[in-house]
Amino acid sequence: MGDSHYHECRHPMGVVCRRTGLKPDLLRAWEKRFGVVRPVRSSGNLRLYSDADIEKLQLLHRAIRGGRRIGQIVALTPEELEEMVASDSQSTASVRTLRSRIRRQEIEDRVTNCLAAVQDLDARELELQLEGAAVALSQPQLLSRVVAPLMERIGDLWNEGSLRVAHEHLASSAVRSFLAGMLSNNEPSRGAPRALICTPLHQAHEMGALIISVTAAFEGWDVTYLGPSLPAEEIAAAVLQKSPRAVVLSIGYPPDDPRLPEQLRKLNRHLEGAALLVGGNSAQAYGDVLEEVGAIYVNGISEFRETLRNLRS
Amino acid sequence: MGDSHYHECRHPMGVVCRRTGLKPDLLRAWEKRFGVVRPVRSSGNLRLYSDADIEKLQLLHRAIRGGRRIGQIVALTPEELEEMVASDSQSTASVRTLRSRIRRQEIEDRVTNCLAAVQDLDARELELQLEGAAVALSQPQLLSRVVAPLMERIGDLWNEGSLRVAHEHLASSAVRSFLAGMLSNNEPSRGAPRALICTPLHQAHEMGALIISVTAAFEGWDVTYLGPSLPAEEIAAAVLQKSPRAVVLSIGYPPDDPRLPEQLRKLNRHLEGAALLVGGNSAQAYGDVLEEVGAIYVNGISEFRETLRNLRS
DNA sequence: CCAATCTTGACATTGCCTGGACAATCTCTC
DNA sequence: GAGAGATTGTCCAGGCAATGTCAAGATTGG
Repeated sequence: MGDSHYHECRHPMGVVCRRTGLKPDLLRAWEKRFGVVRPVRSSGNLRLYSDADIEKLQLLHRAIRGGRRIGQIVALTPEELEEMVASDSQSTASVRTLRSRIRRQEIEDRVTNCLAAVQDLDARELELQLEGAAVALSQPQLLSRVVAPLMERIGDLWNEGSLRVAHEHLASSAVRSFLAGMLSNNEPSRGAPRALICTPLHQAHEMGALIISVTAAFEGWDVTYLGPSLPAEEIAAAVLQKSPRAVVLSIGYPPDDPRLPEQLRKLNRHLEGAALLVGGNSAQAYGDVLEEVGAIYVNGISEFRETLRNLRS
Repeated sequence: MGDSHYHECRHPMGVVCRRTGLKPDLLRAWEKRFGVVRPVRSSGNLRLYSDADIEKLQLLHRAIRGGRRIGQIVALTPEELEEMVASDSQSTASVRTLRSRIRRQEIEDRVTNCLAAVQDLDARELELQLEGAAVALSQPQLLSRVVAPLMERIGDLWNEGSLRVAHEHLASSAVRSFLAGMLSNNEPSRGAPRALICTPLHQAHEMGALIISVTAAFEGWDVTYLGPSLPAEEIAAAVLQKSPRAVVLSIGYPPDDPRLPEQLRKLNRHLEGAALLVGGNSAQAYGDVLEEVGAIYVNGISEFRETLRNLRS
C-alpha cells in the first residue's frame, strides 16, 4: 500500500524498536536520563515517535556502535552526528552534505544527476549523489524512489542501446557498493530473526537482491547476503549453517529459464522450516512452481516489508 | 596551518583505540611517561582526545611499526614524523629483520581470522577484520599481504571443495565493497593522470582489478573502474570518452581463453595513445599477444606501482 | 483476555581511571 | 658477547561512574 504521506505520521514503541534496533527499556532510559527525544503521548499515554525521532535514534545507535558514549553525543546536532558516524565508519573522514527538506522535484533531480554521472563514467560523482540522497531521504524512500528507478532506467537505456556495457557495469558497481555499505551500517539486535538472501542459479542480476537485503536489515532482520546465481545446494548448505527464519530469492531476469523450477524444487526440500519468499520483476513468470513449492510471492518492496513483519511473530 | 575545525569534537578512549590500533593501556602509559598527548577530561574524568591527538597517535604508531622506538620520536614535529614514516616504508627489508618475523605472524593471523569469518558466513565480522587490518597496516601491505592472500586462499579452498560457492560469494561481496570503499575515499588531485581499469571479456574475476584500482588511486591516479568482463569495444568507447593515460587489464582466470587475443588486438587499435598495462595471475599465459600489441606486462603489485610511477613522467 | 506499553527502582555490566608491578627487549659498557 | 640498566609494552587490582537490563505491578488497546 502507498505509504509515505507527507504529514507527520507517528510510530508506537514497537516500530521504533524494530527500526532502530534499540530495546524499549533503553529508549525509555535515554528519554528519562537525557531527554534524547520527546515523543508525543497518545490518549492512553503511549509514546508516539516522529520520523525525525527515529532518524535521530538510528544515528545515535550507529554512533554508539562506533564506540561513542551516549552521554557525550546526546547534545550534538544531527549534522555533527552525521559527520561523526561517517568518520567513524570510514577511517578517512570526509564531510557529508547537510540534510535538507525534499520535495518530489528534488527526488527527480537526484535520479537525473545519477544518470548523468553514469553517462560521464564518473563513479565518484555517482556515489556522491547517492550519499546525498541517503542523507536527505528516509531509507524506504531512498530505495523505492532513487535506487530502484535509477537501475530501471539504466536497464532501459541499455536495452535501447543508449548506454554501453561499460556504463551499466560502472553503475552496478557503484550502486552495489553503496548498498553493501548501507547493509553493514545496520547492526541487527540480539535475537533478530535471520534472513538468507540471494539470487538463484543463472539469475545474474543482483541489484534486486541487494535492495531487498537493505530493506530487510532496516526492518530489523539479521541479513546474510549470499550474492547472485547461487545453486540450490549452496543455499541449502547455508540454510543448514545459519538456520534462518526466511530465505528470500530475487528473480529479475531472465523470466523464462527452464532450469529454474528444478532449482526451486530442490531448494524446497532443504528449507528446514524456513519460509521461502520470492520477489522481483520476473518472479510472476514462474507462478506455477512457486505455488507448487509453497513459496510466498511478494510483489514490490512494500509488500515485502509487510510480509517480513508478519513473519516475525 | 592546521586550523581547527568549527566544532572540536572530542573522542573517548574506545574510538581512539579503534582508529589508531593502539591499546588503552599503552595510550595511558605514553601519556604518563612522555606526555605525548594531553586529552581533556570529561566531567566524569574520562579522557577526551582531539582530532589532532588522533592524527599524532596514528603517525607515532606508524613510525613505531617502522621499527622506531617511542622515546626517540615523541619530541619530533608532525612534519619530521611524516618524513620519517615515509622513508621507513621504503627501506623495509634492509635492517630490521626481527620485526618482520613478528609482523608476519600477526598478518597471518589476520588472514586466518578473515577466513574464519568467511566460514561462518559472517559478513559483519569479515568487514571488522578488514577494517582492523586497514588501520594496522600500510595500504600496500594491506593489499598484498592480507586482501590478495585471503582471496587466493579462498580460491584454493573453493577449488578443493572445502568452501562452498556461498562462502566465496559472501567473501567477494564483502571484500569488493571494502575495496570500493577505499577507492572512493581517495580523492584524486587536480591534473592527476587518468587510468581506466577493468577485466577483459570473459574474465569474470574482478578482485585483481579492484586491488589494482586501489593501488593506482593510492599512487595518485584518477581511476575509473569499469568492472569485469568488458568487451573491447566498450573499453574503446570509454577510452574515447575519458582519454586516459593508461588502460589496465587484469587477467586472472582462465589462462587459456582463445578469444582473448582477438579482444586485445581489437582494443589495441583504439588506444588513442594510452599505455596498455596487463597484469594478473594468468597474464603471462598470453605473453605472445601481449608483445604483439605492445602491452606492458606487469608482474605483481610492486612492479605495477613502479610502472605507474614511470608513466607519470 | 492477551499483548504491548507504562512507571519506578533496583541491578548487572561495561568502560575507564589510578597506581604499581612485571616481563620482554633494547642499549650500552666492559 | 655478557651482563647492567634503561626502555617499553602489558597486565592486574580496586574503584567509580556511566550505561544497559530486568522485575513488578498497573494500564491500555485490540
